[in-house]
Amino acid sequence: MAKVDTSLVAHLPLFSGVKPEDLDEVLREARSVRYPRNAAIFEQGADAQSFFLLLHGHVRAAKTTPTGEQIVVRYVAPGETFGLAMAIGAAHYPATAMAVDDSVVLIWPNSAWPRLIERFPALAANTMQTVGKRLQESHTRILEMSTQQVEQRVAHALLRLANQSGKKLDHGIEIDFPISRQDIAQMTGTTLHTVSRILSGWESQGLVESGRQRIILREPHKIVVLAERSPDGGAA
Amino acid sequence: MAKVDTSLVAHLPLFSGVKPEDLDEVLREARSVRYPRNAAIFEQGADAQSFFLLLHGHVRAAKTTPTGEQIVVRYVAPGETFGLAMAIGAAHYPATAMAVDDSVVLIWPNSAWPRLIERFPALAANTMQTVGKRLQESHTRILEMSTQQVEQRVAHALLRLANQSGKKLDHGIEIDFPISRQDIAQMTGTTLHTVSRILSGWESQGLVESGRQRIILREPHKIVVLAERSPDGGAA
DNA sequence: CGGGCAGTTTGCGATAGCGCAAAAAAGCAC
DNA sequence: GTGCTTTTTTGCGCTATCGCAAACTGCCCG
Repeated sequence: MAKVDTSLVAHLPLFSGVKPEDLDEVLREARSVRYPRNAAIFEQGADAQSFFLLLHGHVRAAKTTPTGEQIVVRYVAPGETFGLAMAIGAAHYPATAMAVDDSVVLIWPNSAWPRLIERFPALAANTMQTVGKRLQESHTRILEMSTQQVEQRVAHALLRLANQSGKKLDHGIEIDFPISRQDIAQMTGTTLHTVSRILSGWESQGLVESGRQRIILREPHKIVVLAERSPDGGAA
Repeated sequence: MAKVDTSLVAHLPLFSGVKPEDLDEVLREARSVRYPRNAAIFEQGADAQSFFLLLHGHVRAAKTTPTGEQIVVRYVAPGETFGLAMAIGAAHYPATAMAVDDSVVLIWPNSAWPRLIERFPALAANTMQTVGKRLQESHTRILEMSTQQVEQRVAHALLRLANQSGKKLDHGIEIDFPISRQDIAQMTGTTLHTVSRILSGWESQGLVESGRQRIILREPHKIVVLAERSPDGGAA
């Protein structure tokens, strides 16, 4: 088990309010594990035995229906926690987590949680905020799915990804991990065909440049306009 | 400010782990307020100054888009908390709460929260579980909106309402508060017209009996079948 | 270097559900 | 009871989006 440099994680929201000199005490209980691209970290329905903090890479959390359809719950960016089943009182993971890129993850056993939050109450408070924020994001997503058309939802999804995991380029923003049309469809509640058509359209207008599991927003500002325009509005 | 009988709330999930004899100390900080039907309790975007526990009645939490469209986030049943903006670190209420029935609500000032959770850590843990459960429900809702057709989503919504706030009848279950077609549309991401058509259809098959803001599930079991059947399946 | 596979594009017909409009019904106020 | 408001019902055309099928492309593997 490699030792993790406290200075690398001290600034994370999870540890805000924890004194840097105490951080080692928290990290000591975790182990660091590397997952290669496409490796499963945990499966939906499995006993929740650990909780996680992503250090490097990107992780996709997805939920599967009994009939096998999937939705992407979210993409986890470095510095974010995931698999918090223990904290929210779930005995099993409600989703599947998989590394979409080579990733490094800190893993705590659930058994460490009660002790940690007793010793560092800020951890509990920070986690509460995180979960609360995710709840609000979920509600926003439901609102969008209820009131917007597919093109707007795709625009929003890409903008969020760009915001969370965008790599700035000379001209545009590239989403910094492999993501397919299918993935975007599963984030927005549509089909990969429809996503492909939309991106093709945007590409021919120069708004994006994209290829196999790769998307660059060339005109983020114009995509913002797309995302916000009302169902009928605009294109005369 | 009327005194609240501790025995009435002692069994609520919120207070699990709090000793009954300590409960009075928690309740002392709250005031009890009655809201008549259709009264607003708080508005989306307003400064979050309090958090709430519903004692009697029913409350509708709804989110509004900039363009005025609404979705119902959830219906609050007696014994449930709502308006937890403080706990999740939000400065403003992310939704509007309104009494759909004459309701009685316990109200704590946000300023009491830090003290309460310090004194009774179980409150924080219970709230975390509650928020976590709501997050999971949100994800389930997103999954349904992504993968199911409207009729199935309406079936699921009604079954949940029946489960949460159903009054058992000789033959069937009645949803125990006024709810319109529009409300159901806003819970399922469709239009009141479509909901009306669906309920009309069900009514003619004897599955439900409904009227103005009133729905009785006459054949809950058959509605379960509807909710679960695959898009194509069944009706020959 | 030649498959072969996973991911993408595109055409085309089908349709679920929307949106508008108008009428019917159910409460409620006076 | 009468009139008014709110909610519900229903008809009808429209279209955004799906679903299937097929072709295309860039890549990884051997």
